[in-house]
Amino acid sequence: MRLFSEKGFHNVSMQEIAAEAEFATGTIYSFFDSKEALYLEIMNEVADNVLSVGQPFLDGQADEREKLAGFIRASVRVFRENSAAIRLFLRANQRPVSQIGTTRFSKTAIKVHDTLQARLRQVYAAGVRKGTFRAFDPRVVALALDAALRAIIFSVAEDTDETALEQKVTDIEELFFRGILHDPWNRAAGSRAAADR
Amino acid sequence: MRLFSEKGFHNVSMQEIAAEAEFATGTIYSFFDSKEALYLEIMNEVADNVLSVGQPFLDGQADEREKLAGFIRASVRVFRENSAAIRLFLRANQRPVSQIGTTRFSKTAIKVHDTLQARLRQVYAAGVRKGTFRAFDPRVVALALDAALRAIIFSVAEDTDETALEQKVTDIEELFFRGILHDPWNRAAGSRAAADR
DNA sequence: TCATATTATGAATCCATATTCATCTCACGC
DNA sequence: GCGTGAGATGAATATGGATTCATAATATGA
Repeated sequence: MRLFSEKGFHNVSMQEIAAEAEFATGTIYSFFDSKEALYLEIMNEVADNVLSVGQPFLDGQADEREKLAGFIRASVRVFRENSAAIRLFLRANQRPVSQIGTTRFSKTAIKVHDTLQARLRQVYAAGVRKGTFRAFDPRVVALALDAALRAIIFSVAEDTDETALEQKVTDIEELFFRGILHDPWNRAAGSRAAADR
Repeated sequence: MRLFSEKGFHNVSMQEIAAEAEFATGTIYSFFDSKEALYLEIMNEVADNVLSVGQPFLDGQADEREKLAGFIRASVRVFRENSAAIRLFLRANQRPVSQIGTTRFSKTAIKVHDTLQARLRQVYAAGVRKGTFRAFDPRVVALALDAALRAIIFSVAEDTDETALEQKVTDIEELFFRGILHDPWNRAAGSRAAADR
């Protein structure tokens, strides 16, 4: 997982994986049928994790605004729990659809991405119907939120300074809610004033 | 350029490139020293294009809000002018720093990315000082805007329906300005009311 | 038109690395 | 202590694809 996330599928050799795992090259093949199978198994596990952490926040019975705020905070938690895995997952999923067939993607990983995007759109659309959110294209809102969170998480993952993550995600949250809420000043989530920095 | 952008560096063979270009394999080597050199030359050219279109908007003497709005609109124009090239450039640059040394990146492409990010931060920070924008972390704002634009451009590039791009980017623009402007209702850019959709 | 120089060709070479498998190790039961 | 087999080993093999280069095609100009 770590090797793939650092170097990418084609730049990691089975010899390298074997050495790192302290097994002989051949031994790896008693666990996995091929390099591809090994990679997909990692992808699937990571994808399942991401879904299991993120989805509950979107599915609960809280109001839409709380759901989105919960999802944003969940992204941070998932990242902290396993940054190498998430880095791998996010990188691989940066271009899911168009790369199908050209790069390696697990069905599970694609499904997870699509599922979360769909839920985000639904939650947002529900909020629009109830008059909580302004009416933008839900696809745009879901994509933009996801992309912005990724970018921030990545930038932090690159730095050594991971403590900055919470602050940055809070900024994203506030920026985002200001953008979509009808009444940004009545906020329970992402509240702390920003002008003091 | 098209092959690389669709399949990625390692999944394109020189034989394939030669066939597509209607040259013999060996002939390619009279133009470029290696596959790597060929790739880097493409990257550099694309990077230069991106910079030459995007930077003027950030450098002019307009106010900060106009600059950012201009940059957002420029992204669309750059994309329309050469969607294959931009797709390649954006994909390769999605993770510049951490992949240095592990994947192929041209110095130019990295510099272009950094330059634009730096200018975005400067413009935004200037707007904050003048009281036009709310005070978030400029790095977060620059990254989020860039990431959101990319995500939308990509999603449109994947669909066949490219006509939707303007509308979606307008949504991003409005979402973004609502997020950062102190007074979102006094807007000259990204104005059209959103509630009518 | 012909000799020569220039350029293009693509089969052959070479190399990196995924995969295999003959061999080795060693835990276990006797 | 010894025979046995499941599991581990890593050198050898197979494969894909980058690169080379002897040959063919084409252009030049006398």
